[in-house]
Formats: sequence, C-alpha cells, structure tokens
Amino acid sequence: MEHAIEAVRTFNRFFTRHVGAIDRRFLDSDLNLSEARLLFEIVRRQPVMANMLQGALRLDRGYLSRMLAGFEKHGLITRERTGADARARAIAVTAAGRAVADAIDQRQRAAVAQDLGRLGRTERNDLVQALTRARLLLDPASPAELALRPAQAGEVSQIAARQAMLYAESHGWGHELETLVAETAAAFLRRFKPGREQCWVAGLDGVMAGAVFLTDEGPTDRGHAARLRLLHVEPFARRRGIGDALVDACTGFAREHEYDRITLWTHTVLESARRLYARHGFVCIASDVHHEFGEPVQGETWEKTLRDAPASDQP
Amino acid sequence: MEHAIEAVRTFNRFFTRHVGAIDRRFLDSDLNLSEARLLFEIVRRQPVMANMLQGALRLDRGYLSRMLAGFEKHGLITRERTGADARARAIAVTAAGRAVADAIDQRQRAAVAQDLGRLGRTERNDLVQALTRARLLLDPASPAELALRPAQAGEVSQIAARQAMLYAESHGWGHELETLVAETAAAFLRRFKPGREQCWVAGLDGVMAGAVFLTDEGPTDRGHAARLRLLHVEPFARRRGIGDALVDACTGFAREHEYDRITLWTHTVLESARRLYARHGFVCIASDVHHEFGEPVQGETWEKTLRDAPASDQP
DNA sequence: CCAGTATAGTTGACCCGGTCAACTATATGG
DNA sequence: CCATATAGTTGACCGGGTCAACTATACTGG
Repeated sequence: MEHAIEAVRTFNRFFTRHVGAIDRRFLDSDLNLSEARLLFEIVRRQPVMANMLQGALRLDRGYLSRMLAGFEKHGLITRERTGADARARAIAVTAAGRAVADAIDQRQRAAVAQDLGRLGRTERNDLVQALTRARLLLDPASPAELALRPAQAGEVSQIAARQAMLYAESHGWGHELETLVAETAAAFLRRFKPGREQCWVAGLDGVMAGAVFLTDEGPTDRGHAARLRLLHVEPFARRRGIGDALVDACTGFAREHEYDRITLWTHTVLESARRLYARHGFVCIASDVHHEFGEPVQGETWEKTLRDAPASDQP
Repeated sequence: MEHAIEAVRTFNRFFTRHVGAIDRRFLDSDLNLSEARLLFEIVRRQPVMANMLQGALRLDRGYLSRMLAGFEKHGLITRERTGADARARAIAVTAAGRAVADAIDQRQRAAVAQDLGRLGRTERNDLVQALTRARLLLDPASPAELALRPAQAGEVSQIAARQAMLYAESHGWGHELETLVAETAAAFLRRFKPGREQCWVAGLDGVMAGAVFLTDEGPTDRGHAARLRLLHVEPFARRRGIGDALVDACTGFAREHEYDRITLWTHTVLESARRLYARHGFVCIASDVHHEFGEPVQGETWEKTLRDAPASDQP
C-alpha cells in the first residue's frame, strides 16, 4: 500500500508538470483555459442558456456572465431572447467562434501528437493502454465504449497471464493453475482451426477488459460440441455486461457454425460465473473434486444444448 | 494515431479533474500549492540559498522573496548570513516548518490512500503498473529503480505475450512465433526445476521492463548445459543496461549451479541482441535458415563456456 | 586597485483569473 | 396578487503571480 501511494504521487507530480508543459504551449491564444473550456461547451451544446453552462462547468455566475459578454463583444457568440423566458437568452456560437474553437482544438491535438511522435507504434499503443486502464481503474464510471474483437498478436498469452494473476489473487490458485492456463493458451494457438474456433477480446476503449475462447471439441455421441474456455472479466470492467457479451458471442458463433452444444468447465466457488452461465441457459451436468490447482476444489461441467444432435452424427 | 491522440487527451482531461479534486482537499492548509512545493524543496535541500530554489522551481524572484519572508515571519524557516557571500543567506527549516511540511505530506498521502482504498489488491497493483508504465513511456529519462526478481503469478505468460507483441511489431513474426513462445512459456512452467532453473523479471520501479528464462538442458557430451531463452527488454526501458543485467543474472546463476555452458538461440536480424551476447562472451557456433516463423529467417545458436566439461560427464 | 558588469535579494506597481454579494428583471406557486 | 425563486449583471475585492526598478555585494579584466 505504501509503495502504491508513493507510485501514485510520483505519477501525479510527473503528470502535473507534463500537462503544465502542454498547456503552456497552447496558452498563447486569446483565450485562457476556462474560456476555452467554456467555448467548447457552447459549441457542444448550442443553443444553450448560461444557466446550463454554469451547472455543467461549475462556474461562478458573475465570472460566466463576464466571459460571455466578452465572447459576444468579440463576435464569438450571439445571444438572443426566446419566447420561453424573457430573463434568459439562448447562446449560439458564430462562425468566428467555431473557428477559434477549432483552432484551439487543433493546437492541442498537435501538442499531443508531437509528444507521441517520439514513440514507436507499439510504445504508443502501450501508452494508450496504460492511460486508459488507469482512467478506468480510478473512475469505474468513466464512459467507455465496449467492442468485441478477435485477439491481436500476443493477446492470447496475455489472457493466460491475466487469468493466472486474477486467480492467484482471488483464490490463491498458484503455479498449477498458471501452468494449466498457459498450456491451454498454447494449445489454442497451436491447434487453432480458423473459422471453427475463436478468441474474443472485449475492449473497453480498446483496453482488454475481458476475453473468452471457443474451441472445437469434435463430434461426440451427443452431437458436435464446442467448448467455452478461459472466460474472464477484468475487475475494473465488471458490472458493464461484458461477461454476457462474451458468452453471447460464443453461443452466436456456435449456432452459426452448427455446433450442437457448448460445454465448459468451471468451479463451485466461482459464484458470479455460475450465475452468468445459468442466465445464458447452461446447466450443470457433472461435478467432482479435483486437485489440479494444488488444493482440492470442486469442479463443475456445464452444458448448453443448441439443438438436438442430428441423426447423422449418431452411430 | 488519431485514436491515440484522442485517448491521451481524454486521459489528460480526466486526470486534470482528478488531481484537481485531490488538491482542493489539501488546500485548506495555511499554504497554497506553490508555498507547499517551496517548503518541501527547502526541507529536501537545506541548507540552501534562495538562488538554488529559484532555479529548481522556476519561480519569479520577487514572488520567491515574498514567500520566504512570509515563511520566516511564521517561524517556518531561518535565514542566516554565511561567510561565503554577504548578499545571500542560507535558508534552513525550523522544527515548526518541518512539522508543517510533514502535516501536508501526511494529508496528501491520506488523500491518495482514500482514493486507492476503493480498489482491491490486484487493481491497485494494476493501477501502479499502468501509471508507472505511462510515466516511463512519456519520459524515458524519468528516474526509476532497476531490480531483478523472480517472476510473480502470471508473469511467465505475460513475458510470452510481450515477446509476441514486440516481434509482431518489429519483424512481422506472427502466429507461428506467438505459438512457439506460448509453448516455451507453458513448458517452462510445467517442467520447472526449482533451484536449477529460473525466470528473472527486470522491474523498473516495479514495472516489468524485461525478462529472461534459464532452463536446464541436461547433460550432453560436452558437459551440463543451461539454456537462455525468451530474453527481451521493453522498448521504453532500453539503454538502461537491462539486457546486460539479465544476462549477468543468467551466467551468475549458471556458474553457481555448476553448469558447464550456456546455449541460446537467436536470429541474425536481431543486431542488438547479438551484440549483447557477444559482449558477454557468447560465440555463434551454428547458423541456419529455418521456417518456424512463417517467412524463412536465419537462426543462430550461440554458446558460452563456463568451464571445461568435467571428465566424469564424458562416456 | 578600480571600473564595469554580474548576481542575490527586495520592493512597489500592477495584472489576471476568480469569488462574493448586492442588484434588476422576470417567472412561478399558493 | 404577493412571496419567493431563478436568470443574469455588476461592483468590490482578493490571492497568486509577473515585471521592472532598486540596493547591496561579488567578480573580472585592465
């Protein structure tokens, strides 16, 4: 904990200086930081009452009033009485105002771009990942876009890594589990059947927030089976429906590719996973204690039937 | 690139607000932000001339002078003429001044701690990793402490993931290489011989900045061999001697455990790796083109003799 | 050894961004 | 129709910070 606090403070100091340097460069425009923010907000919301702006930006009414008067004087905005309320005036941005906002926006982009210019593609990507991850960790409510995508280079192993870390933390499953998931990931890569199997990564603003594998188990006496493996959702991304989205992707894919059922292996202690599978129509068909993770644990086999096994598959 | 810029700007906005919230809480002390920074600097450097402080904190001389006068008036510092220069006075912090600095420090720690309190252990660790990584990416010169340590839970797979990502980016080696490294990592975990084998992670302020495996190849006709595998150094951590430190760890370990030689496999295109191995006394003993990464590439076997193979190992 | 220039620190004047509270004008609810 | 609330404006003021002029001492080259 102490170490974490020190690391965060070190970053805070660093980043304050860093952002300060960027801001200073863009400061040589006609607007100061507050004015720029205000102008952007007007562009975003126009037509808008001063009222709204004050609430959104938490500005002092007097200060806001003066800034708006200044904007109007410089021809950046217009204010017009509407029928609705004779006290207030609807604020709209003029072409000139929009131009100023665009110019500032461009300058900020350029400053950041210059900053990123030193980095290679991988480093840039690492940076974006790190920053986005930090943001989502610090503020779980932070808006972020969810998108499923196939795994990119290295992500299959990264999934194994995250599984090992998360289970070590939450359940103390150590070297044995780590070995198993690493082997599962390696086998997935080695035996990958394109078009029949898939690994989905759930990206929150591009950051891996969860993942799942679907593999081909081959024909059995009860039809052709797919297997759902290594499902996980990152702690920082929980309560966003990512588990559901991943399971949906699996069942959708399995249906499209005419699998007859999906099986999976899970554990009695993994309550939320079990609820997730139940919600999606899986049922537990077997359960037994095993020792694959060191300590004895209760494993469970779950299954979901997609359609009755066709006669042709049966002997 | 556009996406990266947007992500960085989103983070900047977020973090400015975030730090702002923390700062506001600590604002209800007698000192403002500049004064607090100044006081900390005095504590760190005392005894010190105003001169130095001005340079270090880039403060206006007049502003600095007034702040120092205020500090002296409130008994936080003392200023005394020294023989050296009759214009300047050496500034030292008083017990009271130190107490004020400590109090502010404590309050900041507490604010950050409260912020981190919501997070679990893994999330906190992820956050520290993400922030530190971001800092080192944004400023490669940022001071950071290097320490080698054995791999923690999940890190072996994470090494495989990073290898796959980095080689995909730098050399376009894709699925085949990814599969190979994943299998290598899984095999390392499965066949791990404690005390005879090791995986080192180079941590820069705790963040994985590189890694290497040393495995037992068993007895051969030329003595007992160790094998160095999956060496990598993160792009953000290059030019800090991490590669050297990792190779040193391997050779030291191999010597201690009485291996007779170390072998490794590398590639002709990996110039800096080859130079690293050569620097550490490895020599290339074989070379041939293989097709394991899709495209044909020139592979090389290198070796370093640690001691003459003992007679007993020979038939 | 002195003139000229540089440096350490102080002080007064001032500016900018921002807050506070009083004020006008309109809206709304009982 | 009155009391109260809300939209926006204005004057007074404050803190943080900059700028330039000033004093006092130090250094450097002739």
